[in-house]
Amino acid sequence: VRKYRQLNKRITIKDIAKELGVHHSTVSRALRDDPQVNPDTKKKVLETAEKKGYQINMNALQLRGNINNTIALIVPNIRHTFFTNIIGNITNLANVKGYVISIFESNEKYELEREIINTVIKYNFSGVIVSMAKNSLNCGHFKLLKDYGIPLVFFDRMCPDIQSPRVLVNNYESAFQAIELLIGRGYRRIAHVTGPLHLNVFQERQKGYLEALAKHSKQYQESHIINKGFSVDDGKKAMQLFYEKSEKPDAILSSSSVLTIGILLKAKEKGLVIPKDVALISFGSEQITGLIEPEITTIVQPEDKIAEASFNEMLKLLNGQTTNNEGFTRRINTYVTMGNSI
Amino acid sequence: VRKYRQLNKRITIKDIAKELGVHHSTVSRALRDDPQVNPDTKKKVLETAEKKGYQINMNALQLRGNINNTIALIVPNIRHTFFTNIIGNITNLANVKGYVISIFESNEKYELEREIINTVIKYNFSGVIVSMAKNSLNCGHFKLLKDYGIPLVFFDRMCPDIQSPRVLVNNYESAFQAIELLIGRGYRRIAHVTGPLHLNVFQERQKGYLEALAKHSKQYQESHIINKGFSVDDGKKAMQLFYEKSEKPDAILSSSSVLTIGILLKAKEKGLVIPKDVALISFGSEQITGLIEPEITTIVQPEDKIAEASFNEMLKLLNGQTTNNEGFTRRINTYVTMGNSI
DNA sequence: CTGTTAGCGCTTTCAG
DNA sequence: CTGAAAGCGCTAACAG
Repeated sequence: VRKYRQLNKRITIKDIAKELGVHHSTVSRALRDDPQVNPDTKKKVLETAEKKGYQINMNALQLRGNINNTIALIVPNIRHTFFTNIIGNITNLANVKGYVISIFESNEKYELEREIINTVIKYNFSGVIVSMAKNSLNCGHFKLLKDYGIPLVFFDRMCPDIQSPRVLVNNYESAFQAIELLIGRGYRRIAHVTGPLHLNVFQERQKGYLEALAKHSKQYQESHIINKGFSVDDGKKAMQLFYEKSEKPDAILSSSSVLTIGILLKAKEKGLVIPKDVALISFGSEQITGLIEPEITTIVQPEDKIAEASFNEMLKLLNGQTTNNEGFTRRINTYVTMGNSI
Repeated sequence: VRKYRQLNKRITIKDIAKELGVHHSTVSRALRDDPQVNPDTKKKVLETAEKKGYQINMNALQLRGNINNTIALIVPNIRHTFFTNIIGNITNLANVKGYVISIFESNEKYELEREIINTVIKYNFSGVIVSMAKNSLNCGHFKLLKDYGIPLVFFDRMCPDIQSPRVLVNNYESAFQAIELLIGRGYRRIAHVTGPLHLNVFQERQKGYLEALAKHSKQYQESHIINKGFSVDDGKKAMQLFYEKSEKPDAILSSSSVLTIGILLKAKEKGLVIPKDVALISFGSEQITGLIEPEITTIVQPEDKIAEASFNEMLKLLNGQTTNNEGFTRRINTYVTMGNSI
């Protein structure tokens, strides 16, 4: 473990105490506006603190057992628009309430996620908001968090065997309704491009897809389930595969906005016109309308609401209004922005 | 100051010591792989620590004066693609090297930025990477950081009176060359939409714009300088204003990608065809080519390189390879991606 | 109203 | 090789 570079000495309550000829406990009291302190003393202490640029040392506080205001936010992929927006929204909410957010990226890896959890414990973070890594089939590291009594909230992707608040979108209904929307518009051969089914988001969407097809007695059923990452290239490949089959889809539901980009690029490459040759509806974020061609009909996951709900659940845990042992789920509704892609 | 919710007791070296019947200082040594410790003892300690899920308490370490691995990253606006990408890149680099990044948003406000600096000091962050808020004309809070000996690196937007490493793009040359590019293509009335000139980025770009015009003896010179935020609406307004003048521009340089969106939307609203009616070149990020219509010719600020350079400068400061008193500037070169907007 | 004391968890002398 | 003791900055209980 390295030592400090030579820091200019930190100003402590003892420095202030010495300057004023009082005891440092008096300074401590004055700074915390203890009513017992003589107003004159208090005034002098505050002035001196201000003059010297005193800042309390949170490490000392924390060591004594006072809680801090730091929350760890763990996301699988920091570049993904969805997570970027979540980060932005949560950071804002937190900063306003005086909380400090640290961002960690698991890179979809179990090992990294476990390491991050260890770091979180080492640094005494007050709480953890997490969207689980794709490769985290084992959830033991989250149990460790609970051993240390650190509040935990899942959003979007959750671990089914951990009892903690979960903020999820209504994946099943959203997919179901999207398929019905396509069927209503006359599409008959609807395909689904999606991620691995061990993740709740994709499982629920796939279920919605299948059950909507079943309800309307549709025979055609073609899911391309991507297990290893969800890259633009994976979207391209899925599209390629669909078009190598004898029966080609006339509409596609994409469960990831990154995959959608691949689908669009491959469609362009193949000279397919959307929605004439193939329709497309995609899970994703609100777009800047009017600039992207074609405008994609999007099942919007409202990141602001997800962020707010997640942060609020965390606040409740931190304030002891709920306990960490409640495994309830809050569902955030999606909405559809109509483009010209279906 | 609130107290802990009832935490499950944290495992400490004393717990391990008690279980093994040794002194906690021995445990401490064993955990740090001190060669003086008896291999048997060491083995037992490590096993017990593992079994109990021991994690070191960084607060205790920090209180003793050991440095931690936390870096604060302060950005003016977390939703801006540029900053989002910087955040992503720096977080990645940091996580790999075992550093923890906390994100703060100043919301372009001086007061908030000052508050953040105070928080950074309170929490003993090891370093600060910052892009300055628009409203921070006063730089006293950054001086406070130096009083506390906390390493500071500026990127993109810097405070001229603070001597710290700065990572900036070659704004002047980029703007200059963009204008020459437009002139080379035959454009004669080139306008500039930009932000407040007290920020180095916009000042340098405006200088490049003006000097390129002067070099080629162009009379037309129309800058719309936006002082209060750089919203989509501001971009629209700028466009509106240009088109209310008698002499309308035939090309525009936009110094912000957000403004560019406004410009595009207003152009669409007015039925202006790009680049036939007006050409457009914009500072911004790498786009997903092939999907946005028209594809904007973009002066790309390579966020990955900026992030890497900033983080590396921070590492150097943390490792004492440079001192915080060197106010040198590292310039990162932009490059142009050709679209069909000029 | 203020000072004294102890202790949070850890490392680091200094003694054995 | 290991234990004892001190101390990082702060607060809280206790004693004046």
